[in-house]
Amino acid sequence: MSLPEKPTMNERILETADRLFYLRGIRAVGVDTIAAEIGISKRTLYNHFPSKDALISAYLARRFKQVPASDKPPAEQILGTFDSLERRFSSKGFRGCPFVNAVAELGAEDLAVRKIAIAFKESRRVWFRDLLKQLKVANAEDLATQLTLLVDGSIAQDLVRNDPSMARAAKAAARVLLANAGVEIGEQGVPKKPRPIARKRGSASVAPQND
Amino acid sequence: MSLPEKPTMNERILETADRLFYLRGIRAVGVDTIAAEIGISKRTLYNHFPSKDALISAYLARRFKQVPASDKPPAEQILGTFDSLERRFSSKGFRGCPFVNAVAELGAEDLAVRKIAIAFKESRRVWFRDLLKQLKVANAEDLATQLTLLVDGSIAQDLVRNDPSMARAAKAAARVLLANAGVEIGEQGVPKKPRPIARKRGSASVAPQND
DNA sequence: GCTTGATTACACAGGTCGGTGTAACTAAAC
DNA sequence: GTTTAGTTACACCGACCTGTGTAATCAAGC
Repeated sequence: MSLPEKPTMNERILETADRLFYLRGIRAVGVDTIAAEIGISKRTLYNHFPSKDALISAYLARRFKQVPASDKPPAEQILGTFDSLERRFSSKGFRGCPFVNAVAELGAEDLAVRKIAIAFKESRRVWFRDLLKQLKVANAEDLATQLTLLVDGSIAQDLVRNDPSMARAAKAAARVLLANAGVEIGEQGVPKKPRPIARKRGSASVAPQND
Repeated sequence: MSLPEKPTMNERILETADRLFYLRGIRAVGVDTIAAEIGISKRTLYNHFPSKDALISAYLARRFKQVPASDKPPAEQILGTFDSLERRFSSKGFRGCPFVNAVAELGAEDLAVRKIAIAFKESRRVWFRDLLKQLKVANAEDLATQLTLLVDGSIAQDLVRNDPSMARAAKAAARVLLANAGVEIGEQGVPKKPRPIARKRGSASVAPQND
């Protein structure tokens, strides 16, 4: 059947705000532009969100989506993160991490924005950490932090260079860090040719990666 | 001796633009604000820079300053990068990488800005690479890229978390990557045995760190 | 029918922005 | 003293911004 499931007005606004904010920048997009893009009046938009600030917060909160855990082996999940990254780098609309961008754009004084950004970054670190604990890694906390550095570093580099291979460089570094921590790693994704994506059952994608 | 060397008007404008752009964001700072901060008329500012865009480019170009090469051993220079980072993270005015921030704020379509950002990121990569080559590292190119990921990752993380220890985490990861590449590293990042270094004076190699 | 709530068009307020035009002023150079 | 180049104050433009007020319209539920 698959009924249309027409999205609520609130969701339509958020979807459009997300696209424009992320692609063009938050300050660069006015509420008029968003309303016009949807084809609604500015009044309607303000009936759903009391201010642009509220819309910004909702935009970031919506980006902060937790994804159900995968059932793949932990090491594969960790390294798979960088494969996902590379795919997203290669996709057309990628423009860096929306949370980092928002903090960069709105300034560190915007506590609402920064709190969401911190929560997101921390959620990824914790996700890494828990996988590492499953792997009996001694210092899971520190290694998890280091892995997030590789993720955010490759995102920043791709943002300016537009070079998806930065994800592969990060993956290679991650492999070294994992091996150094005693994690056994299979042959997954040795470079040269990016393998076809190992599609697992219905399980959606894996990690916080809404950068 | 030591005359005041009063800065030219051009430099005064750039210094102020730098401070305000970097701290508050480029879009958030108007030309009126800059002129008022210096105590000059807006007309004077526009007599020195034809447009705000030109001022933005000059601001970033000025940030892209080559720093004279150090004569410390290469491994020490590499790891010292992260000590410098931690110091700058802890300093009051730090607010991420101005180049990444500018690209995030102005969008990828701003070619002038992106070109400068790319040049800066590449200059750091090359700086790492040349040091690694002095250390006879086999795959200096890739390892250099990975080190830049750690740098940019720690910068992004510190931007949102305001946690200078991210630099230390990056340093720890860098140590692992270097060791894995066969580089000998002492306890504080000083080589155990002071090896004879081929010291290329005046090589004008550089340590980009104006993030 | 009627009521209710959402949505519409549209004008408008109050502000900021980048950028220009102009005429007067200042100070050093000749 | 005169020229010249830089600077000043200040008004002004057109564009855009967030946000509001209002009265008309539309659709569904009763």
